[in-house]
Amino acid sequence: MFVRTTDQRLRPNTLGDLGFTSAPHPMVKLSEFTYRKGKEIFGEKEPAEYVYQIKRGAVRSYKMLSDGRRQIGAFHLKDDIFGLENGANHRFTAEAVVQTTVYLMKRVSLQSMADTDAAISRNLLTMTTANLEHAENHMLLLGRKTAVERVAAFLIEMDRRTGSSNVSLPMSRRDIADYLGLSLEAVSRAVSRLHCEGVLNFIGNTQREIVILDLSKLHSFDPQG
Amino acid sequence: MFVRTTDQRLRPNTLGDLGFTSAPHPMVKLSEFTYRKGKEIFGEKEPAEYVYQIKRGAVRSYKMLSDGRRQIGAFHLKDDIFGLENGANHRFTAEAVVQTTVYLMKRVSLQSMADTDAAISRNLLTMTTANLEHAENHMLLLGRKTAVERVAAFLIEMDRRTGSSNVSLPMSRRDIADYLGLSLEAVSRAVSRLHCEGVLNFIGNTQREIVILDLSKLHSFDPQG
DNA sequence: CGATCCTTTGAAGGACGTCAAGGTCTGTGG
DNA sequence: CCACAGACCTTGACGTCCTTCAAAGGATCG
Repeated sequence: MFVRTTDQRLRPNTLGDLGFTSAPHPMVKLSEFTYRKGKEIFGEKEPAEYVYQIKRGAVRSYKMLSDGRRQIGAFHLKDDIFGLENGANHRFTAEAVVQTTVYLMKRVSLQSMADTDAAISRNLLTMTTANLEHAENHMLLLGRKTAVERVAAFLIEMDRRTGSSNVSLPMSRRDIADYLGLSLEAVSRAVSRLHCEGVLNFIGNTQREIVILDLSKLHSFDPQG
Repeated sequence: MFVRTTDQRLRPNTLGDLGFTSAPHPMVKLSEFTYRKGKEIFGEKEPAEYVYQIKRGAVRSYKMLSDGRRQIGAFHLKDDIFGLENGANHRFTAEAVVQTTVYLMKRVSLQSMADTDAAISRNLLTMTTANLEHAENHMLLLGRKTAVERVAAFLIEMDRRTGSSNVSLPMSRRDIADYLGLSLEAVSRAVSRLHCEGVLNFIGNTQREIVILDLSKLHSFDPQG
């Protein structure tokens, strides 16, 4: 059973003005809030009151079946915007993977801004399209790729998004498994296999710090990545 | 090998004016074209020149890996709009499942209309969001549901979209399999199982015509459908 | 009415899931 | 500083669901 006994989430209570910039990610900093590791930021089907951008940390967005099976739709890293909805409610639950600080703005003010500024409106469409494209690629992964191919694709994605071959994974093997539609053991075995094949290495004494030794060889494990 | 030897696709060469209505699907009829069963309408990564709406027939949109594994991202039925892109190129290949007639409009004219009409712009965002929501639900299906659950969810979707418990499936078992991330045999077995359980029945002498006898029982096979 | 395609069903195999054990690291308190 | 608990990761053994391979029976169409 997955009954939530008490709602321990906190909401910020100060909000100022908000705007967009032409920076890589267009939301301007405003109010911010910090969530401890594992804390829920918003729940599926809850009213979408805020839009979030990550200042520091990482977030997982997921759906869950009634018996507890979980599918993580996306990980959100530094500077990523999440929680943006066109409809009234959130379609995912969002949780902090590690201690995470976010900027946030009210959804309604974003909406009213979009109503008066076509550039913002276009920006919303562009962001939604980016999310759609990610989901489309992920459907191919979930429907048709093997365990090793999925893990390879995941590492390539993390390498690309962090812009570094030294990938620091904030999420656990279980999170990765629920993102890739696998068991955590299958993820562990696939990582081990890639390690044995000389594609990657571990840094330090934890398994969360990975260095990709041979990106092209990693690509060879992911068909049409 | 999946090399396409010749490009036999045809393009319409007449285009008139185009607009939007407030009908369930907002594209107004204009130029139209008919594709024979199995013909490609556009290919992945091709320039997105047109946007399509189905007048009659059905279309599959898919991605394919280099070794031929295929993932169908969506089926498009009567009145559905597909091929709408924000970027320059198509992200899927689209093929006619059966003989299909589509209305079409030039992408650039739609773009210019959106630039001057905020309502159209909102409509584009709404359609993109609908596609995103479908993809998000499909990720959960592909990542975490069993074969019977996937097939049940598929039949529920078809029942909903056709608005009838008498579901006429234009697509083959292989198409369904590639939509659900299964083998065609697994689909066949799951349908047989649902038939034995009294959830559905076949009409006529083909297996493409299905009547759903007990929708609530069908729902019981799909957790959180 | 034969050729082809599609579907079903059975049998065997394999990839991944489940269960279990053991190891490492971290944090906490004695 | 060390003992201990807990969280997390790895690895092995085994089970199972789905895939693959194969065969046979329609259905469709020229």
